[in-house]
Amino acid sequence: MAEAAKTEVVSRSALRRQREREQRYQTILSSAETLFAAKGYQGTSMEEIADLAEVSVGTLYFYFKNKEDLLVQLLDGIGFRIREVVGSAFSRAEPSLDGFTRAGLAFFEEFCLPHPEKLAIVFREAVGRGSMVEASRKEIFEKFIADVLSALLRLADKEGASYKSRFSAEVMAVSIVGMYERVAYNYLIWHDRTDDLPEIAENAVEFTVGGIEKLLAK
Amino acid sequence: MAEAAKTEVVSRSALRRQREREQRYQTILSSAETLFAAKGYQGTSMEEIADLAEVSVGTLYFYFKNKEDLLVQLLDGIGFRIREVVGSAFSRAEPSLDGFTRAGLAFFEEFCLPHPEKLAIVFREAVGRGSMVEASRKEIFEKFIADVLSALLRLADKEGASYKSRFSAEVMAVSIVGMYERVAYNYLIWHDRTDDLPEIAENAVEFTVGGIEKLLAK
Amino acid sequence: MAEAAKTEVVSRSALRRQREREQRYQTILSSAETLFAAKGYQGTSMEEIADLAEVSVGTLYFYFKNKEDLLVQLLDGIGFRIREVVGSAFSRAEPSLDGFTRAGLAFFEEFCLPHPEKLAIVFREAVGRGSMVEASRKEIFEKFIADVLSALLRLADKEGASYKSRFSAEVMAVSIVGMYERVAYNYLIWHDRTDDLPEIAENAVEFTVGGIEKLLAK
Amino acid sequence: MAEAAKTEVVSRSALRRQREREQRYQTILSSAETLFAAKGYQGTSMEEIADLAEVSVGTLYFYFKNKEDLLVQLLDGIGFRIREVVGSAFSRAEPSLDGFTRAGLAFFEEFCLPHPEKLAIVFREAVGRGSMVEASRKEIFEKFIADVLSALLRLADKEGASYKSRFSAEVMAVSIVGMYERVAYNYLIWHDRTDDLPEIAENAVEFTVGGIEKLLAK
DNA sequence: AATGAATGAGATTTCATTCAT
DNA sequence: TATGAATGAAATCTCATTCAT
Repeated sequence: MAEAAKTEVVSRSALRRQREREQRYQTILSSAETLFAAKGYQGTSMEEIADLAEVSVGTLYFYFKNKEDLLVQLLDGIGFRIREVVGSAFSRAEPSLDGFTRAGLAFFEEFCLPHPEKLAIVFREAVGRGSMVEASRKEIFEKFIADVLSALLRLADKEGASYKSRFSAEVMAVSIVGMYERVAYNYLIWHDRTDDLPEIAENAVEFTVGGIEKLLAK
Repeated sequence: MAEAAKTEVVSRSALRRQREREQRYQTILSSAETLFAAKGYQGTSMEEIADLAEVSVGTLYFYFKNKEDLLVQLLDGIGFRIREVVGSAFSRAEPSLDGFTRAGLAFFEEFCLPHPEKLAIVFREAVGRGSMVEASRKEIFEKFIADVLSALLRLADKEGASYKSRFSAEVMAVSIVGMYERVAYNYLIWHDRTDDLPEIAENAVEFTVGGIEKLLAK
Repeated sequence: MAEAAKTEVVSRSALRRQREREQRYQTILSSAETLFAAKGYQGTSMEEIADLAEVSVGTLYFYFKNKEDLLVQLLDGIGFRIREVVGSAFSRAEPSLDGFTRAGLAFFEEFCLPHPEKLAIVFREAVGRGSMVEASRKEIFEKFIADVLSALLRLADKEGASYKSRFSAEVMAVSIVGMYERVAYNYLIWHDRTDDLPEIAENAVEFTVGGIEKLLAK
Repeated sequence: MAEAAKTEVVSRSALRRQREREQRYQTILSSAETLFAAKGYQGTSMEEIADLAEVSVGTLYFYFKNKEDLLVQLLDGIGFRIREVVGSAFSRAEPSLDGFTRAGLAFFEEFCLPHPEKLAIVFREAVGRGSMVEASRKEIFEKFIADVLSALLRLADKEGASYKSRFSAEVMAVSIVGMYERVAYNYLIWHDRTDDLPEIAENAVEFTVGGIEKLLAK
């Protein structure tokens, strides 16, 4: 019984530690996100991140291998988020142009609009930072593209149609992702047209749909 | 007569100097381009650029204010090149969907295919490098977008049609540029699919045309 | 009890750290002083200072913002020292010409003679080095002058006399400081007349006294 | 006759060249003076001097061995000027305290007031710049001191008196120069009290006279 | 686990000086 | 004589990373 009690206590404090650890990890990541988006990856020093997260520099290196690793993990988190919000919208969407439309709008309204810093990280700060980061960034794009691609394939399947050329579907997926990326960057990072975004998104998505119809050989 | 001869000589040597200056400027720029594309902007030191250009480090600073300025000038040159090759294709194109197609193909085949390093500079190395660079990069995009936009407007004009919403044309221009950007990056930088590029380009362009038709309200 | 012991240990090591920090700070300052006096401010590189202080260059920048800051802090320390030795002699002196004499001699014998490097720093190395340094140097002079001035005023007060013109006292204070400065510089830096200094100082001080009497309108 | 004429011509153009050379030399010196006083010796680049003098950098090195030499020559010119204006006033003065007074006032009113830049050069910019410059600066002071000293000796001689100690005269000369230096620097460089200078000078000079009387053992 | 002082390699930049024309 | 492009040594400073406590 005494044993059990002790175990209980140990395990309770172990749990608390575990929780604190996870929390600290998140605090650091979110501090880094804020600073990277505001002052740039290069422009942010490890010390600044530590300060904002209210930990010491040494602690940063307990949770992350190095600065690049911090960015990679940040990126992975953002990639997860994109899929959660958008990718799933694509994959869950009933295979129809309507489903496509809804998924596209979700990207703009549910991801870009509430998270402009994440946008800045993936599309600006993580670009051109060495191989690890580029690999992680590439993976985000590839998964996004794969989600769109699979939606396109299911769409054709359901319509009993096929695409004009062997590359059509893939190229379309890549194109759609590129479109979304630049539209978001242009209207949220370069020009703050937050208010117009819904209408802008609609146009972008409809443009997409037009392209798909064009390459769908019934 | 002796005077004239002397003047002649002076002017001749002055001309040669002028020529050498221009040449050296270009040599430095092209060395920087090569290295930035291969090893990244940060990964390339001024000394390496000097070595490749076969000049001293000091000379670099005689021609360029600092490293950032070197990148900005490089970027400006590339921007000029894009407009020359592509922008003009858009603006010269007869205002028709066919003209659009040809201009789009020109981007892929006449700019991206022969200049993958320039692609890497604009779309990767120049991203997230401080305000001067970002401004220059933004300008390249804005001009590209403006060229596409004006082509879209002339097209509608000629067809006697208009676009569905007040933002349609602009959003389409931004979308098209984003599409082209990522398609090129994906198939030339991330995956070397040089051989497939013509077919890929055709699909991308046709997708574009479909989108335009969709938003063109006759 | 274990807790208390632990706290004890922590606090003890914290104290030691604090002490080491202060010590290192002083070591760096004194290394810089030695080198600046011997080889000049410009002639001394940060690396040389680091070597002499047996720390790394990075450590220099941990303790001082930059090279100028190092000089400024050095200067501040010297200024403090001058006041300690001399300024206080002036202000503590009974308000009499005799007190003046003793304070003047203290400057030469207790500050200049034992610290020729400090002399070289304030009167040679810190001259003409940008605004921060000049400001710090100016402050040293102003305080020195203020000390002399206040002594002069107290002297007149006690004697029930006043000075000939509204500027007399201030100009005398400035003059005295200038005299002392150049006499010290001339006989310790330019010509090593260490042995004659006591006699030299006496003459200088008596000259001062003559000047004061002259401007004192009883 | 033709020979003579030719010689004539040659010699005339040689004279003109000589004149132009001298003029250019002065232009460069005066440009350097302006810039050194305004931006500091270190803060001024050879290129800036060349620009202001409207010659090329190469030309600078035709007239001066190097940057230090430029400062040394500048200094020599200023030293010459000081003696011309002040030194001579001391040496020409009838050997009397009145002569002393007039010479002292001349320093402030005829040298310092009209040439604050020269003041800044000798007393600030030329301080702590390596051995050549220090030697030149030392020479200026030594000559100034020597002039004052000889006036002091003639004064005692005429009065049939002597100075209290073997060092008195020399120390007084050094003191006087130091006083004048700091008074000028304080009231013209640190605080602009141009308007009060005459009154300030009078006080300083009278202070001097008091000191001399004190050490003069009749 | 956490701390933060210390490290030191490395990069950019400056600028006095040279020299071919 | 004059020019000004080219040089390159030298110096400052940054900051990611380490490690003793």
